[in-house]
Amino acid sequence: MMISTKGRYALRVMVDLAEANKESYVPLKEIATRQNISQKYLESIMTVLSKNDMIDALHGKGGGYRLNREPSAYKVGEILKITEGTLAPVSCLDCSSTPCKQGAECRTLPMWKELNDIISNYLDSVSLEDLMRKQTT
Amino acid sequence: MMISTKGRYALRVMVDLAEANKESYVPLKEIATRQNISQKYLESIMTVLSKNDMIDALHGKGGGYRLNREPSAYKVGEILKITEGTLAPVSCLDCSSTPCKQGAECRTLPMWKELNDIISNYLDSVSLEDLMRKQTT
DNA sequence: GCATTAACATACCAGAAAGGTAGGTAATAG
DNA sequence: CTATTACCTACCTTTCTGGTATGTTAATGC
Repeated sequence: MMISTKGRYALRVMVDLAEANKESYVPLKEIATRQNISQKYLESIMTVLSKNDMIDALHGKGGGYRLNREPSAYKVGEILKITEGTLAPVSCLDCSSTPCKQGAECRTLPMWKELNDIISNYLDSVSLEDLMRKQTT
Repeated sequence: MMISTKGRYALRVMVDLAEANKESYVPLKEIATRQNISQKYLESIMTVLSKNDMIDALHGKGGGYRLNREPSAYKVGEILKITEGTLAPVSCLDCSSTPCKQGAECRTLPMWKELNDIISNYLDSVSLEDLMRKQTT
């Protein structure tokens, strides 16, 4: 399991915001009930998104969150990388962890790298706008 | 992080066995020291591989493990699925977990399915034989 | 048939991560 | 000043990871 609820919820929320009126701020409460996510848990996710400048936040009455770009300008990979920390399928490829000392003669590393590229390329090719249309029926 | 040490070790061990003499049994001890993996931990991995008929095991002196097919007949995806349980990038796609009730109108599910297919297709396209050649240098 | 080698079985365990919950503080509108 | 809403800090429970420990069973060499 590569993607936890954090990343999945973040994506759903971003689509939710993309489908809302672009100008107005949407309070967290609304998003939480609509998406059926615990309010308190969602808070921590929104903070991360806001701090990484993915969304605008406004305090107080009439406040809430809104996108600060066009939906087409958000790539799924970007959102997931921010909320998940990394998208690497194995820790060997996670830049933040200590590199494997046997990396040079590892028989499997090249394959992991290729897998990593395939995943990244796909996720960076899908935008929020694409998700708005897509739907199983 | 989708793939844990269990799956990664399993792969490395399978390549190790593929590079050994096809006919003779290789004792766990040898593999463990060569691959720099804790003997006791490796035991649990080998048992899983053996139970799923990926390798032959032989008790007693002169015993150990060996492949029971040609290296080209092992797909990386197969080995990882057995040791990891699932390769699904999100729990929504894990057959063993309870399906999401909002699946039908989920905006992100189609994308997860596509990602899952991409990953599976790639991992099933790589064989142990391919890994024997591949190496960074 | 007995010691040695090696796989198999079972139980446990510490640390980290996942997935939250609780309570309080700061900013904004009316 | 009050209601609303985002933000901050701390904690908590359950599950997963990555093992360790202690045996038991099977095959072999002598």
